[in-house]
Amino acid sequence: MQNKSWRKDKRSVIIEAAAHVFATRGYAGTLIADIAAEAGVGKGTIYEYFNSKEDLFFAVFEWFVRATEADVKVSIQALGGSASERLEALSDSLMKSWLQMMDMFSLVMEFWSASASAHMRDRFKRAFREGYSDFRQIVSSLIRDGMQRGEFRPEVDSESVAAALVGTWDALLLQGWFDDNFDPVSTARRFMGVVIRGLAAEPEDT
Amino acid sequence: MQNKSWRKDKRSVIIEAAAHVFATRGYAGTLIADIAAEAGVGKGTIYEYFNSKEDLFFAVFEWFVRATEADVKVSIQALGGSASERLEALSDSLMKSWLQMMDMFSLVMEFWSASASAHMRDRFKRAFREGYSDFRQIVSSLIRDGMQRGEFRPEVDSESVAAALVGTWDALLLQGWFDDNFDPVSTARRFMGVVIRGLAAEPEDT
Amino acid sequence: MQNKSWRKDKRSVIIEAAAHVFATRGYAGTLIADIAAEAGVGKGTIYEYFNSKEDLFFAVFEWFVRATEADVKVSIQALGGSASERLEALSDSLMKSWLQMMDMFSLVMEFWSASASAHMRDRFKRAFREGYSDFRQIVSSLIRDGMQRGEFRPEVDSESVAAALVGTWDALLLQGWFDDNFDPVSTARRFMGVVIRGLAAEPEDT
Amino acid sequence: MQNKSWRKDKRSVIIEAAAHVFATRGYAGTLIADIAAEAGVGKGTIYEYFNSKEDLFFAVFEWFVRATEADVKVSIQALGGSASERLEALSDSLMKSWLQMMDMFSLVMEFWSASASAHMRDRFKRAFREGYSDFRQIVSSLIRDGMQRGEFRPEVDSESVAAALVGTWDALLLQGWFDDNFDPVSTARRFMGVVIRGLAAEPEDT
DNA sequence: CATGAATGAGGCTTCATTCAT
DNA sequence: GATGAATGAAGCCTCATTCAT
Repeated sequence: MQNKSWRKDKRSVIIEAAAHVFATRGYAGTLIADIAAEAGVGKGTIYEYFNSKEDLFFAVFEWFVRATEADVKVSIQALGGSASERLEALSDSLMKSWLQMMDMFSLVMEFWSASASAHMRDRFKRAFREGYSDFRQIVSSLIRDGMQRGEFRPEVDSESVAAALVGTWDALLLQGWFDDNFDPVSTARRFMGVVIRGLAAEPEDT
Repeated sequence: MQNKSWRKDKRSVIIEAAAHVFATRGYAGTLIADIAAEAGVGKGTIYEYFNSKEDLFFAVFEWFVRATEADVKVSIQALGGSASERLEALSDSLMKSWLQMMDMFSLVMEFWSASASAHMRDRFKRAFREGYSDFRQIVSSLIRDGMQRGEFRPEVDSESVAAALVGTWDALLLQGWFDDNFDPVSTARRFMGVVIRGLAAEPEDT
Repeated sequence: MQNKSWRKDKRSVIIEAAAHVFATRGYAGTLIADIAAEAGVGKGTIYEYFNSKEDLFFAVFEWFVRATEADVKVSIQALGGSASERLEALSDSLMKSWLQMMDMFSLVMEFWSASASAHMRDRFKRAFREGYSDFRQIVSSLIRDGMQRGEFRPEVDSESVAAALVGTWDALLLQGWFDDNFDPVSTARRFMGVVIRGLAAEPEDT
Repeated sequence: MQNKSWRKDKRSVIIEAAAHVFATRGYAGTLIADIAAEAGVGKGTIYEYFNSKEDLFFAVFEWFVRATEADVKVSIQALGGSASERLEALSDSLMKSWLQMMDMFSLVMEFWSASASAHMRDRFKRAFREGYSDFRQIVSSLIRDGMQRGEFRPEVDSESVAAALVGTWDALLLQGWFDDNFDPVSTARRFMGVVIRGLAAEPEDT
């Protein structure tokens, strides 16, 4: 009755198990046997669904990107209010949802690293380029929206600000990863205050 | 009498050769034999100076951190003018000096990744924690300096802004790494304009 | 009622598919999956008819031997005329029928090789021993027949000549396998002329 | 003092060990570990001298061909007397020297098999083609020599006879491999008698 | 009977590290 | 000190075989 969904399910099971193990032990430190054990399948089964360790890693990456994108889109949709409020809410929501899965952050670092390694560079680099570009577009259009509403100064370069904000979020999580005492959420929130003030149009002084 | 310096020289030669190879091939993809060839020494010689591949990698990291710190300190020292000007100049100088050695950026990614791998986590994580902390202090004190001068609003949390800026610089380079068409220098410059505006004290209206 | 013949059919289908794949890829290079695909059945089905890859290979061998023997016997039956003519006709017929299935010759090489491998040695070696022995008998009796007719010299050792001829045919095909420009048929024909002259009784000189 | 010859020696040691193991267990049945043990070196050492199991196998083949060629050439050189005598002596010498290393014959069968397997086909097939061609030339020129001396009939096609003889020797050894009671040496000797009679010029009857 | 997804033993190969020279 | 040949532990991947459906 559910036969057809079996295969897909097992593929997902393996991907999620792999995500967990890769996040914990890193790419090089991960054994296919570990993933198999974590997924509750035999070693050989993994090769029924993926051609190589590297392919599996990339599949984890794709799964991860999709999940993250979905997350961002959901966050955006839920936003209301002024552009400033929406920007702050987005920042907050992203940082919080990431904090809840901070163990997954090491996966991101593995992905970065993969995109630097000669062997996997190509596919990862392209995917990151596109992912970042998409994300910048989303934030950029949010900022342009604020300009059109007269909330933000029109002379600001929305693309640059978007790129910087996207980067800031990444990098605050990175610092949070290194330092348990560092709080990315409140740091981001305070910084957003400054940025939004920097973006704000001069109050009309009639 | 010159013996000591000989030894030190060869150690440095190895470290810099290793830095190059690690940057090009990634940690896992690098063979000790590659490093030996690049350094123009025998494979065994490397083990005269380092206990293991991992130790050598960490030595590269330390060398890299020292070189980068020196760079930052030189940049800072050279700065003059208002806090805003110094902040902008710092941003510019950092981004430019990094752009000149973008091939080394993949090394940073390898270091990040190493700090996520169970095996090397501890030493790398601590070093990064301290490195980031130091860097944030530098930027933070620059901002506090601006507050004291009355340039920046006193209610701003200098630490948060410093953390965010440090992160932004990192992350813009990261985006530049992924996308050749992305220009971290001008993006940073434009963003700094917004941030500085956000930091600026209200103009006294007497 | 027809069930039995069904089963036999599928067994044959598998054997012939296997023959083709073994001939193309060699024993070690052949996957059970390849055979299943070639035969148009599921992998598991093969194990309904054969206990192991090796058993299947041996079944292919037996099928092959039977087919070849049938061929030889048919050739022999069809022969008429003097012993010399029959010998020449046999040689010709064998070489030609082999040339038409030269792709199957690599199967023979696989069988030879199997008889050298410790694992399969026993069954293959015995079968080859018996096969060659039978074939030598056939040729030998043809030669003895020529002696009785007074065509061939009586002091010739028919067994030795038979063994050598059987070997020559094999080995000319082998050389043809290695070299597309080598023509086993005409080479065999010319050589047979020499051999038959060597066998011939002195012409009665009255 | 003998340092330079070390490497070459070890390569040879490995090749000869490999020849022994391949002859005993077949290509597929041979483990690199077996060869290493037989050669008295570590498994890894083999990969210092050869890139893969297949390369090692081919190196064994080349070594084998060279050794065999040397053997044939030595046999030829040593020959004197009439063409018939030299042909008979060559046959005898080959068969005897092969009989002494019948365990190596399974190697030849492995080589044949390799030349049938899609994977190794090319290099083996070419080498065999050339090897057989060379060998045929040698025998052929021996026969032509007999024609020039007036020993053999001039209308005989020396190439065909050479090819057939070369093949016969191979194939008699093959039959000897299958059957311990089969004696390739005397079989060859008797057959050579017939062939030489077939080649012989008519005695001048003046 | 037929299937093909699942399995895991097994083997080739890599490469950090050692150590005799 | 310097070297690089030798090593063998370790891990990815293959594929014959099984068995639940």
